[in-house]
Amino acid sequence: MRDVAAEAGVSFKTVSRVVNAESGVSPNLVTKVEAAVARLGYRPDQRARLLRRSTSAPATIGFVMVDVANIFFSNLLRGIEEVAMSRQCLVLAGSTEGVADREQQLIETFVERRVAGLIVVSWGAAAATLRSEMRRGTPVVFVDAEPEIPDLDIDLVRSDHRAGATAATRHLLAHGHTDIAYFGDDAAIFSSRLRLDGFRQALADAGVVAAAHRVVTGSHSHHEWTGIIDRYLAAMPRPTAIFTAQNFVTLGAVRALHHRGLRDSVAHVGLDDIDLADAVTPGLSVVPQDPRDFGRRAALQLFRRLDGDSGPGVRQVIASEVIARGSGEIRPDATR
Amino acid sequence: MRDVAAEAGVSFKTVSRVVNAESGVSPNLVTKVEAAVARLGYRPDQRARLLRRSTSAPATIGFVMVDVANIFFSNLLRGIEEVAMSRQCLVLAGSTEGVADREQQLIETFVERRVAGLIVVSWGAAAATLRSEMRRGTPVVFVDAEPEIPDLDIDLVRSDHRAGATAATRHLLAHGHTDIAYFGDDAAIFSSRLRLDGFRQALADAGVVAAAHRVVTGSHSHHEWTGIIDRYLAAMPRPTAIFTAQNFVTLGAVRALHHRGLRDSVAHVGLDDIDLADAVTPGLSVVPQDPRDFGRRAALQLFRRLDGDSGPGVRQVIASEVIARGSGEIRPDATR
DNA sequence: TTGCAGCTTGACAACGTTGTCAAACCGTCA
DNA sequence: TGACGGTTTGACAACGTTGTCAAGCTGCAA
Repeated sequence: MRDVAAEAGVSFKTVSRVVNAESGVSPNLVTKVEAAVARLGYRPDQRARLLRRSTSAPATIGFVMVDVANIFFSNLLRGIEEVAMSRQCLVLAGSTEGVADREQQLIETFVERRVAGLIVVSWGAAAATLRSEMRRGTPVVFVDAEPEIPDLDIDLVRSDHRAGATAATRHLLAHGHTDIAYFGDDAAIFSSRLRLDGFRQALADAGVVAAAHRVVTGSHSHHEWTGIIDRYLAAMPRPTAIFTAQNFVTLGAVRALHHRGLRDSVAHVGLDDIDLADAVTPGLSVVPQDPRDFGRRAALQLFRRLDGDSGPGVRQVIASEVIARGSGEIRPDATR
Repeated sequence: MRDVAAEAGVSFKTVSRVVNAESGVSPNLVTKVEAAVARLGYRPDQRARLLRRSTSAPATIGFVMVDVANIFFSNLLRGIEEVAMSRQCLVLAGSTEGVADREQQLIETFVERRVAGLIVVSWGAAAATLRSEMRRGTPVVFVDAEPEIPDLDIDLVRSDHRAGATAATRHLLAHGHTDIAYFGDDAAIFSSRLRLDGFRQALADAGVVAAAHRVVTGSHSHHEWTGIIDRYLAAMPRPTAIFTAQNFVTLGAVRALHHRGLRDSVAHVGLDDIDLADAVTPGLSVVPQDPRDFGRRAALQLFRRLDGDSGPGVRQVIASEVIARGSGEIRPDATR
């Protein structure tokens, strides 16, 4: 800026005025300064600008998720980006990989960058930091998982994990299954816990006992799940139906069933939709989620807070129904 | 910081020293300051810190891509993030959606935030800005697409689009096909242009004439592609094989072929792998790419530059071979 | 006691920008 | 001519931090 001022033969304050298109600068100087800016390829430093005027429009929001390579989270990010873009706001995003330290570290880093607000898929690791940061006035919107922060009125967007799992399980029960296996993410994770609860509840409501060995949980890549489920299916007696409670698990299960030639004989419903679900044979029945929409909702809520809304916390818990595409409608007596 | 200093009864410089764990502060004061920091929930403002010490470690890199909801780009981002994370560096990411203005705007915004470096999947819109920014010393690594910036020695990571398309087409030719349709992204896009070239070249080498109506290009979502290809396949005579040059197109084609009951009779090879490619029937033959690896390579190269490497530009053009899974090995005389 | 070295601490400038205010300039009117 | 109002311009402080340097303190040797 100093250089531009020297080049144009004016004070740097005048350059500031021209760059910000403020009124009250003679057209003569405006052209001179603009020429100098173009000649030197000068761009104002937003960091300094934001440092000075702390009261300005929000410039950056932070998004903490588990893994951007998972289509669920990348679509969440896309929804957030979409809204942020319309507000001239950038998104700093980071994957925690479910590692507590990493979650803590990411949130601290974002806070130190003075993001205007945070959207967080929290596994609970950074509850204390988040809590104190929220007290200091940084708006935080939680997505997918509900944090365990007592006494705090929070904004939240998530699907109704329990109802989704219940719907999927009831769907299988309604098609005559009583021996249903559950494969899902680690039960320490909020959403997984609720999904497992929903599964168990639906079975209990139907008077069916859930055998312990029919519940398999853990945090794995979808290739690892392929192997795990493949081996599981080798043991007899097989379950007549399976419910997969997360998209990586679902991918693994489809591949394992395919590999064993069981896609026509073992019923399968997944929670969260996947690409090609309607192009496999039979089509994969799922309880879908719309992560892009979740992202949009979360971002809109965040901006509402940034615009000054200080009403009570808004909890959006979104339910959805089974999409029947074939795999969930297989009967227990199908060729085995 | 001022508040912390007051709380601890020291000057704010001393607080700075404690926060940065500098030596030469009496243990007595260190504890006092740390207590004050904890009590007030103070976090240093990285923006101010970076403003002061411009010579410090890189803190943020920018990544400009087309659409984070596309699994190719989200995996690229994941690879970049992985390397950035190990260097304590954050990633600002933005989707251009292929809109020229948006690309220009994103790059300008990143520059104004003084990102340490840029990784760019450019459609060429921001060539001038990038060029001047590179002259000013910001390292830029190009991914997937080669920019048209003459006289500039660039760093680049991309797959060998032309060779990939050639390999796919030769694979189909080798299985007896001569009537092959091409579906791909808009030919204005660098990678698509090369892929179409590769397709045409392979046909020409085999002495096969590529009919104009067998080449369909455009920028569409994968649901749009489903409809387009579905309608295309309704018209007779059908091609005996199809080559899809991008992952959205491939998804659309698999669904369209499935819908028409043609997956067993029309051969199909896709460029870029997709989830479940091995769980559809028949398995989908593809020429894979490893975007996560591309992201890692690009980020590593960027950090090499940030570490001071000023050698000539490094061009990494990565080739890969057809993975045969069934769909690409269907013969033209298969039941039609 | 003095002098000096070494450690600890704080005052002040600087990073690149914007906000505030006063100075300089212009034209107009009495 | 002088006073006045309005416009344009620039000097300077401030944002929150770090770098520089000097001042103050302590302990030890002369």
